[in-house]
Amino acid sequence: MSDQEKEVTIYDIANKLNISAATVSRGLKDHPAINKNTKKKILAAAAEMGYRSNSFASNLRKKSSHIIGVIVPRLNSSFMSDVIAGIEKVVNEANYNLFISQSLESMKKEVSNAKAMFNNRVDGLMVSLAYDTSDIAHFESFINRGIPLVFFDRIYEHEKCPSIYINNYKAAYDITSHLIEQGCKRIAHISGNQLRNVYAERTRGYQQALKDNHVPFDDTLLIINDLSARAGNEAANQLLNLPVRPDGVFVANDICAISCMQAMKKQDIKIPDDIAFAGFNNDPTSCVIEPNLTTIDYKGYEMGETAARIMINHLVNNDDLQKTQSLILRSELIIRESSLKKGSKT
Amino acid sequence: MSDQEKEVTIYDIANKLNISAATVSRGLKDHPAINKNTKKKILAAAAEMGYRSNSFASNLRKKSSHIIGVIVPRLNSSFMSDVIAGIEKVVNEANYNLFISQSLESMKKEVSNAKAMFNNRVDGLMVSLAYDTSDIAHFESFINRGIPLVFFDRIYEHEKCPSIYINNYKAAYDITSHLIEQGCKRIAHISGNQLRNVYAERTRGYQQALKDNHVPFDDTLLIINDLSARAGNEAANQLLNLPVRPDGVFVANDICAISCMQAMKKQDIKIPDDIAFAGFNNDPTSCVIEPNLTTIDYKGYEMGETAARIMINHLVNNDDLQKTQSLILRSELIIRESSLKKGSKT
DNA sequence: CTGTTAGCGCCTTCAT
DNA sequence: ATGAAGGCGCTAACAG
Repeated sequence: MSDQEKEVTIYDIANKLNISAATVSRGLKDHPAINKNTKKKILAAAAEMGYRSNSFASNLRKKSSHIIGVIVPRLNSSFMSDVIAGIEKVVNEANYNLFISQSLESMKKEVSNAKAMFNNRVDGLMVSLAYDTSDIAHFESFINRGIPLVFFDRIYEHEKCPSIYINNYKAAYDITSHLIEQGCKRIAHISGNQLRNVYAERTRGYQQALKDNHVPFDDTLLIINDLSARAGNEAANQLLNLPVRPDGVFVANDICAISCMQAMKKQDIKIPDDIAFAGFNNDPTSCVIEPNLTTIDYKGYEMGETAARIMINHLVNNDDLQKTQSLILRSELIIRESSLKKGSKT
Repeated sequence: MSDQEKEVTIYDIANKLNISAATVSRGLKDHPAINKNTKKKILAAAAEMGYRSNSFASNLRKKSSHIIGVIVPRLNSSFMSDVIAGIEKVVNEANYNLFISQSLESMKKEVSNAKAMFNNRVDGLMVSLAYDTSDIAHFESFINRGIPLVFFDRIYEHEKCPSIYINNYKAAYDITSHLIEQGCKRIAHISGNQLRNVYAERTRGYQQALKDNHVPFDDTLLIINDLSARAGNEAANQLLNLPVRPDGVFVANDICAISCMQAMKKQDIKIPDDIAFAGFNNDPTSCVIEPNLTTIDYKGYEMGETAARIMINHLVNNDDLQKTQSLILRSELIIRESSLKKGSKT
């Protein structure tokens, strides 16, 4: 390691200017009781001497880190990286820093990540739950200590925690109703772990739409898997091997929907006429696949911004954090060719 | 903010156990000189009392943050989020933390991010350059202080900085040669800012392949834009309006290639027979578009892991960081239908 | 193997 | 408007 110049501290500045370190400390901030001129001199000297404040010392003293932690299932998904980008923007503008980690969809790793965040004394934590998280004991330590905890997308209902999400029930209800309007009479549904609100609510919306429209529900048409591309492929075979095939499929995520479509296309199924398709997320691939995929659009970037803003506002204003600050963001049904049956009147 | 129990410190543990704080400090680590039994007692007491180590105090004392900074152009790109995921994995396993920020392709923001990283005393910095970064003065402070700096993908050649990237020249050369083999005689090329190695090298590979195969180069066929989807759309029109249209296009990224293909398909251009296409990145969309896009695959996740590992190894072993540790990762030509002309013998 | 001591750099009363 | 002094919690000598 090369020999680096020693770090300059507020004492070095104080010495050079023949003033006290306390004054320098004040001068570096926007302290009210400080002479404008001395402040100017301090700033000049600091710049000249290459001073940089030591956040550890400052944090130690102030008992706050100016760090916000984020735990997401995966960083490399189109939706999640949008969310992260939104969070980063808001957090960065507020001069906070971001610790980011991924649970890789495993509760075990989520627990260990949470512990690391806790030990690193983040000022706040933003979480979207892993696939199989069954309880949130690992977040209790935050709640008990009054460290703000905000959930987004894959949320957990808790008195003390705001949640940012969309109305998954309604979105699923609408998209299923749309398939019914198109004439679908046997609609399959592929969803994920029902522990997660996002999937449970989508499944609930699907079922309610069937019921309200008097379309019979057949549980061979309900497939629960991990919504991966591989799972989509398998689901396609499963559905095609059914004694009576479905004439529509609503998949709880686009990635899985698209691999399912691709598998079916290989077997010469005509989409949408043999089987109509609908997905969820408005993934970039959804308007590349042919036919383009009907889906639900909701803005990850906006969700990230919103969640981060709630966190930052709380941190800055120091008000109590409550579930009542939860926000339901807008989502939108995007109708594309994959669900438009030829015979339909719509 | 709810009234939280006071933080317990090593002194509290020391008092309770009637030993010294130093011993507690040792017991909490894997200090060699520590009685197994006392260590066990310390750990037990710590757990019972709800102790958590104070990283600020520790960092202040040790003058190291255990934080690695990452600056990327965008977090929400398929490739970059793969890279980040790879970095996160390695860094997390090594018990380091990650500060992540995005330059949003702007040098100005990159400069300010770098400054924030510097002030936050990251132990190391990993960077992929913004679209328009013209010099790296903002990273000199790191180099001068011996803070390890590692570039990946969009790199900058520097004596002190390892770089992790692929052979963009060769990949572009190969993919262009492939188009020529398919019978293309007028091959257009869409690329990005030639300040960035990734684009300059791809363009160079393209040009050399033309030259080596005696295919004339025509500079109306070379388009430099920002490689966005919008730009791909515009480029399509530009190319179609040429007095003599190209019969092949090599685009320096898949996103742009695909929007370009979509625009051309709308104008009834037959791909690959009228115009063959090749992209770069093996983006998920590249095997959804029809015809599937010939492209260059290189693994973002692996690049992230590799770069992070070099950083971690350096931090742990404390050896000198040198450009000689640079690594060129493998990339692979993936041939798909978008470039397979019917008449060709291949 | 354990204890003593002395800071790391900053902020914040309290005093002037 | 500025200064003096103490301590945030931890670790690394040094001493035993």
